[in-house]
Amino acid sequence: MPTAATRQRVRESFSQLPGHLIRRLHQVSTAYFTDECGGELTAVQYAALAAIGAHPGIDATRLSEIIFFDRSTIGDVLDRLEGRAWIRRSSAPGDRRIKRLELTTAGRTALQQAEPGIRRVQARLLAPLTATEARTVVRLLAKMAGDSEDDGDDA
Amino acid sequence: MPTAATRQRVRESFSQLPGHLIRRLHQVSTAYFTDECGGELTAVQYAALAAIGAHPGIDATRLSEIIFFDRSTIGDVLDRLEGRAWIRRSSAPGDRRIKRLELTTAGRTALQQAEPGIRRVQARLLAPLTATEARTVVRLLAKMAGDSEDDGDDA
DNA sequence: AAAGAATTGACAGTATACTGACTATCTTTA
DNA sequence: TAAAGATAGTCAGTATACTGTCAATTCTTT
Repeated sequence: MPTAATRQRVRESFSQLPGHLIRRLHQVSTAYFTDECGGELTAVQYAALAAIGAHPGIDATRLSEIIFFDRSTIGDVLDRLEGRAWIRRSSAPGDRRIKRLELTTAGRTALQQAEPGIRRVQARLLAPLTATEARTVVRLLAKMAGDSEDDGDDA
Repeated sequence: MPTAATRQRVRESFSQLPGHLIRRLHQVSTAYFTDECGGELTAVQYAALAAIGAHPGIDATRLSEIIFFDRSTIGDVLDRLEGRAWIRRSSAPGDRRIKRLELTTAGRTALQQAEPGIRRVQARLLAPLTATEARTVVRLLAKMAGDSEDDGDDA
């Protein structure tokens, strides 16, 4: 049975690994999301809703590129959103492969109702940090995620 | 169809959200892991192996607390590790509910062989940053994950 | 000792990911 | 125009998570 000391030793060694910290934070972030958005929708569903709202008529592949979803997972996510009547899928006139995505009125409402929760999630994630540290960590995470590089490739 | 400008606008708005950045980085981290450790084992399996190696005879519930696994998921992970003969599960003498976990020789070997890959994953994650930034982000992520608080509660 | 509470590991149900394959469809090229 | 290549969405298979539940077992309390 692990004593307090051994538990702390192991936790320290894991805490040094960025990969493990990221995995932990992803768990924490998801837990906050569930907490604040009351099981109404998941973080992934929110991201999809928001992106579809910002890009009415977008197709699934383009959507997956924008919010970094897996192309083979996004179908299930959209199924659930469609099941709740938050989005509509309609075929595109010019290309019969494509299904265009749009928010329904209910979807827009769900999105708006979720937004205060989203803000609380972000606030709770950053709560342990000072304002300066919060800005720093967001900047450094964005740098790690390669957003600075990607921004330039299509301007 | 999203133009370059709209794609950039959406990406920027998401990039500001720590929750989304963390999700992205978790994807990146996992991808690096698969890349560097050649599909031999997953990041979660590595964490379990390392923790069992550091705590021979630990039980599943204690293990899940140390490396922040879900108690209901860890059984599946251990099944796979046992299937590869990397760990052994044996019943504890004093308590028939508990199954004690240990590495096999093959498990120790797998762990050692994975370690260079693990180091490369961490290096790649931090590669976009300067040395100072890397130290900063690890410190701030640990702070966000609440490790500083947890360290004190059992010393 | 017996009743009640807690713990351990397991399992079902749901949601997210990634790989790789497949069909239908469009585009390009020879 | 026919063949080759690219693309959109889907599906199967595997792995991780979290909720909630359950049986077996152990501990606590009376």
